[in-house]
Order: sequence, then C-alpha cells, then structure tokens
Amino acid sequence: MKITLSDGVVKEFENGMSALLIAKSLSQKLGKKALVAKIDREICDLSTIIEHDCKLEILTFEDEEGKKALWHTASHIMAQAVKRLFPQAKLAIGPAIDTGFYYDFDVPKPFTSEDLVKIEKEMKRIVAANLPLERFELTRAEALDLMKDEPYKIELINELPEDDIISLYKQGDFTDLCAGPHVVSTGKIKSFKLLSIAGAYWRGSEKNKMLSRIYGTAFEKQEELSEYLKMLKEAKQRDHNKLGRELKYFTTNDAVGQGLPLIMPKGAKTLQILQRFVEDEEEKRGYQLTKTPIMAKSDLYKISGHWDHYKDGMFILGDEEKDGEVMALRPMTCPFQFMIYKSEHHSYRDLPIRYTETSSLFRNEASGEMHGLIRLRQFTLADAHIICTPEQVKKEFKDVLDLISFIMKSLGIDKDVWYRFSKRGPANKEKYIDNPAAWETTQKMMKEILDEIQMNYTEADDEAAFYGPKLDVQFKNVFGKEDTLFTVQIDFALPERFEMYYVDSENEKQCPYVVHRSSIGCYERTLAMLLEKYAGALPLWMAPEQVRLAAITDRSVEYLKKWEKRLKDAGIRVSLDARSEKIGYKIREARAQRVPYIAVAGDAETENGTLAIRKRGAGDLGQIGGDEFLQTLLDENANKTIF
RNA sequence: GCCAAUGUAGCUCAGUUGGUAGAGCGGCUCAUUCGUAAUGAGCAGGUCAGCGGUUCAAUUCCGCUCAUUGGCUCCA
Repeated sequence: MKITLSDGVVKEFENGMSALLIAKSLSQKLGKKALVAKIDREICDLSTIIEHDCKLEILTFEDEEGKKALWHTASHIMAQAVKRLFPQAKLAIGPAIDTGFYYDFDVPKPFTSEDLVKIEKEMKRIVAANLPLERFELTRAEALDLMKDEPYKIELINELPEDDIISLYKQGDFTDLCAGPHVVSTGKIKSFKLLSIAGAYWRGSEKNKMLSRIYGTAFEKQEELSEYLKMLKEAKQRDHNKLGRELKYFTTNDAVGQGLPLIMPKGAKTLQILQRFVEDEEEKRGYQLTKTPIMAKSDLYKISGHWDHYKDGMFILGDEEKDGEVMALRPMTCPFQFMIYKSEHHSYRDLPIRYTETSSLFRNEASGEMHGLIRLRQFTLADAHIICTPEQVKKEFKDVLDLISFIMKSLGIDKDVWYRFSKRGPANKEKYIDNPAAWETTQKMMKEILDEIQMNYTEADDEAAFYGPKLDVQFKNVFGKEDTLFTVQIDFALPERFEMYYVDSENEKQCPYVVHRSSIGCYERTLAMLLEKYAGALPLWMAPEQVRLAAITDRSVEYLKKWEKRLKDAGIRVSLDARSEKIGYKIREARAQRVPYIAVAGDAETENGTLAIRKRGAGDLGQIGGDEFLQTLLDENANKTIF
C-alpha cells in the first residue's frame, strides 16, 4: 500500500502494518516519540492497522493532538489510581484541556491534598507497570452491563446515538468508556503532577450534583514539567490582585464588602488618565457625553425587561410589598441613554447619534464570582450606544472596531487579545428574544463586517446578549482564565421595546438599530489586565508617578524643588523624595514601586545643572540636562511610548 | 450560589498539645550627607477577621457569620 507522509513523500509499505510499525520503520527516534497517528485527517491510536493507501502523520508531544492524547491517557491513569484507592468513587468524565487534564469523580468525601499525594504515588506505579491501552468495542447492551456500577457512564451510553459503536479502553484492571485516541501504554507518561482539587457540576449545570474534580498536567520529560511549574509560579507573581495591592493601586475591606474595591490614589490616578484619554478620543470621533443617574424607579426596568429577566442581578432599594415606589441601582446604561434619545424627535438626518458615558454600574453578582478587579459588584464601564439607521450599522460597527483597535494599540495590548463572535444558542429559548428572522439578519450582518475587514475571530454559540449578537474582545488572566475585555453588540430588539423611532425621508416613523459598545471596557478590569501584562510597570503615559526626584544630600533639595516645579508645570507627574539616603537604597525603592524614571541629584549634579537619570528597565542614562530630560518625557507621553 | 482552602502588625510569615503573642520587611524619630540592589540606633503598630458556645481561663477546641483565594456555574 502507498502511504503519503506529512512531508508529501509517498512510500510503499506492506499491507496490514500498524501506524506504530510504520513510524518505527521511518526512524528509531520517531518511533520512540510517536504518541498517536493521523490517518486521512482522523486521529487514531498508533496500534491502528492500516490496510489501504492513505495519508499518514505521526503525531508527537509537539503536536496539539499528540499532547492532548498524552494528557487524556494521563487522566485515565489518574482515574485508575483513584479507583484503586477509593473503590466507591464513581467515574464521570476526564478530558484533556489546554494545559493538561482533569477527571471528575463522585466521591462521598471530597479529596484532600493528602489524597493527591497518594493518588500521584499510585499513578507512578501504574506508569512503571507500563500497561498497554487496548481499545475494544461493545454493543450498547454489553456496555451497559459492563458499566452497571457507574451511573454517570450509563447516562452517557444512553445518550449515544442508537447505531453508534461504543468504544472502550482497557489498561490492566481499569476500563473506561472512551472514544480515544490514547497513547500505546501508560509508560509513556514520564512526568506528571496533580495540581488542584475543585468542585464542578456534573455536565456543567448548577442544577446537577457537584462532583470532585482533580486537575493535573503531564510532560514527556521531568525538565519540561519543572519548567512549566516554574512558569506557573512566575505568572502568579504578575497577578494584579497581588501586585495591585502591593503597589497600592487598590485595597479591600471586610466591612465594605465583596466586589467593592477601594481604589487608592495611584489606582485612581491611572484610571483618571485612561478616562480622560478615552473621553477625549471619543469626542474626536463624534460621540456626545451624557451623565445619567445611577438608579431609577422599577418602572424603567420594567420597560427594559430587566425587572423580569435580571432582577436577581440588581441591587433593589426598598421593598416591593411595603413601599409604593421601589428603586434599583443600574446594571446597565442603555435604558437611561435611550430615554435621552426619546426626549426629542429625530430625523434620519440626525443619525447616527452616539451617546457615551463613563458609567458606574452595579450588579449583584453571586458571592463566589468576585475576583480582584476583574469581577466586581460596582464597576465603571466606558459605555456608549450608537443609534442609527439599518444602513448605517455596518459603518458604525467598523468605526467602533477602529476605535477599539486604536485604544488597544495605545495600551500596548493589541497582540494579547483575540476576537470572539458570540452568537445566539437557538436551543436556549429562555435567554434570547424570540425573533429568529432578526437573529438571522443581525448575525449575518456581523459576520459580513468581520469578513470584510478580514478579522481573525472564533465563533461561539450561546454567548450572545439577549437582544443581539456580540463581538467580544477576549483575554486571559495569569491563571489562564478567559474574560471579556471589550464588547460590541448589534441590538435589534430594545429600540422597539422602548418605542424609539426616527422619521425617514418619506416622513415615516422607523425603528432604529442600536450598537452597544464599550471602548476601553470596564476600567477596573482593564487596569487589572494592564497590571498583569506589564507586571505592575505601567507604561510612562499611564504611570501614576512618572518621575521621582531623589536627593542624596540635603544641599541638593532646593535644586530639586526647582525641577519639581518645572516638570509639574509641564504636566509631568513627579514626586520629590527630599530625604537624603544612600543612592542604592533609593533606586531599590523606586524599582520596587515600578517608577519609570528616577532622577537623582547630589552635589555634583547641582554644580553642573544636570540630573542623573535612571530609566526603569533600561538602567543608567547618565547625567543629562534637565531640559533635555523634560523633552524626552513630553515626547514619550505624547507618543504613548511603551517600554 | 456550589466545592474546597485560608484569615495572627501596613506586607510576608512564625507561634501557642488552652494560661491574651513574636521575626523580617515597611512606618516614625534621631544620628549619618552619602554615588547605583539594603547606613546605624531607637520607638510605635495586634480585642490573633467578627459573634456566640464549651472552660476557672479561648488567638488556640466547637458552631455560625463575614472576608480572601482557586475551581464550577454565571458574567463586563
């Protein structure tokens, strides 16, 4: 038979050889490294016997699918170990994920960290035994009989299509329902580590029982594992929740409450700089600023639909039973800006109207969902609503993307995000407004826009807003958890609900479209992302303290005071540390606080009218004239230079 | 909200098998007037998260609450 290899070379092999034998015959090394095979696009076990001409790719740990197969096998090994140590444990599912694997178990008592150590030991035995993984197939009745003590597996088997073959994998004393593929034997998992224990709902639904999940990861070599663990540890050093507190950007207080951070002077300064930047940029681009109340009567939320669909998420002031009038803090800005729109009549000539607001929002998130500055109960959104005709939607949408792109470049984060086209889940009737035709139109419209500007994006079902599809700008925090940074949404539903209209050229009333968008997203969350991205060392233009003037001798203080005034007058955020100390000590302190520039002056500098400058991350710039230094600062500020 | 871990000085942590607590860093004061990762001395900071229970006695044991952290679910 003729086998086409991944490099395009066609080779002749004897019929009926396994993929592993072919790999071995190609090279000793490949045979050793091989994990799974890709036969005509399908990922298979290496033991798969090949009997006809095909394309064959041998996958190793360097390939995504090879890695996943190894991790998936590791999860089976973990399940085997758990079954040996805790025979009463019921198996749920155990897939590979982006960074390793997990397995969910139903156990009477959740695992402890001591249990993890025991499970790891047992896993080492299973690896050392180098048990082969054997695939076999059963009829539904046979599979149900084999898995009769595993209720979760039975549920899974019963949901498989009637005519599906049911495949299982066996390794020594352990058998699991599994589609595969797997590596040939347990000995392939050379180094692994169990990382954490967590609760997770069966099938991801909070209505179901909570199971015990164990996360782990595995590598081919011990060094790779150590390196990965080291990287994890280093990533956590960048955690905004740690750095932001250490660097005094924010704090929290038990008496204030969850999800309500106290933004300290440094944090407030950076947020102010970002806010001014965004509001100025939006004004340049034709947005009009509004300032609307942070609360409203329940009547408003009854119009918007929030009262019916979002009540649990709102802070309600007063008691509906007792009080005649009940207020609620706003979870969104849209109803308020819509009321501004409705306060006057609009011609098609007025559109598009772009209302923007730096908006404090309040959402009563469930208690376990708060996280640092990323998930809060009160937050500040750079919110805007663009009210336009159907014909204008495309251009407005593209202009918003251009604004977002400009902002991301200014923040230096444009390479750290990806785009997600979030669509409706047609099956989820409760969550979305029932208007299939409008969904079809707006989703198609959005897709066209994205394709026209050749955006790279992923598509996600059942992630849309209840009133329309979204384009989300996504990022990952230091723990690898994904969140939305910015979002742009096309809304076909709320304008109608609010009875918004404009008069078209035929003097007819028409219902406009609304583009909901955030430009820099939620300020607190964006700050969190920036602190992590820059490990606390924010670029000069957004650093709360840009220059520290440090005295080494008392004699130089007067000289530094003059420079402090000059820099301040020029708009530089400068502070004077007048207390004379050893210079090494001052530099260490400024570094710890991530100050971009430290300008030191002792007697030598005052005599020749210079400052000795040290730049964060770049070392000593030597002695330069104060004017020259000021110019550098102004240039870097204006250009939003990132270093 | 659910599963789990945690809560001792501003920060990082030690400690008490039940007899009300310490270190380093940080802060303040004084001395030092200095040259590129730590000058020296001294002082001040804690109802041991909060509330209840057991006990002669609770920071320690038990219960509840609050908060923090990692997941799940949800979401910007």
